[in-house]
Amino acid sequence: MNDVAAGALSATAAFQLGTVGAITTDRYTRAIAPLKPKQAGILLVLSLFEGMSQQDLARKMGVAPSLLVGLLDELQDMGAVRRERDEHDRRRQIVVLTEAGRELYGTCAAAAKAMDEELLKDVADPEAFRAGLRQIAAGMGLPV
Amino acid sequence: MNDVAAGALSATAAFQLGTVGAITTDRYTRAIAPLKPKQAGILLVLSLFEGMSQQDLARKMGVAPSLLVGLLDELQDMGAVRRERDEHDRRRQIVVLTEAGRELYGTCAAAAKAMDEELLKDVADPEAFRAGLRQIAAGMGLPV
DNA sequence: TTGACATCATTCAGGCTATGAATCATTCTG
DNA sequence: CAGAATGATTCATAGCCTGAATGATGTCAA
Repeated sequence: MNDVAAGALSATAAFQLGTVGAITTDRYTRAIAPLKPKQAGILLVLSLFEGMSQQDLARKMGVAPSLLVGLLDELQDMGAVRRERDEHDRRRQIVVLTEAGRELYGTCAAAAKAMDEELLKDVADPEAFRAGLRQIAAGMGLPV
Repeated sequence: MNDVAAGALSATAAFQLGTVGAITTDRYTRAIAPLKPKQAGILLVLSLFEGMSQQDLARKMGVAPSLLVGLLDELQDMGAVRRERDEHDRRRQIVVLTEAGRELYGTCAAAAKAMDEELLKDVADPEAFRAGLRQIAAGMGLPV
């Protein structure tokens, strides 16, 4: 490790974002267990747009609707989420955050926030880094 | 999307690094196809430490040795890599980058470098962001 | 109203990645 | 030399994700 000049690939932001992102997700996954990252994502989206159909949720998250079924089943078993049949269109399940779900989301957010300190401890200008990350995320159409 | 205040989770560096990293890896994967990201990682490590055993390679990359078998088989089929039986310890396979492999690695590095421009186009202070990312990567023990 | 078509949630089969245990060859150690 | 340790490989398995098929419901045009 630590050969500055030799590794042109390892010097790119693309490569570093990928690897750092993967490691961060690993740690984050452990921090929020037994919740899965995608489930935290569901809670996040629902906290922003209370009451979405599974289709809309899938679109917003960029995953196949079929993937949500199992994830929501588990969230429902945890009592974090409720599925309510839409009265105006009885094909749709409206997914709603429960009070417990809101708390669970708060726990995830707290865990992530706690990770930030450790994550940024080596960064000379954390605010500039945060800003850059936020701008990239915004450019990708993520909720910022 | 784009609700600044409501999403405490989506404002954390941990969450953003994870999602941005995943999206970046997706794009990067398409850019280097038919090579897989882990295979590019192999080429990177080999370009830094020419001639490693598969055990050492696995340790350096943080993956199970058994995973390398298939990845190396493919790289070998592409002519990017050679396995040479270690004469001093005939259990070990020394993995060596071929000339073609070195070129392939260059192609990956170029693709990643090309992505950087697009990636950082919205960032106000790209150099500060790069520096921060590099510092985080270094803190995680990655080759920087 | 009815029939054709679209849409929603769900199930199912399959692909890809990654791991750990088992195996075989080889090396090291007492 | 016998037994333990190590290296590469194969195999079975788990997790995540997708797309196709299914059944229920909704929409629209004739």
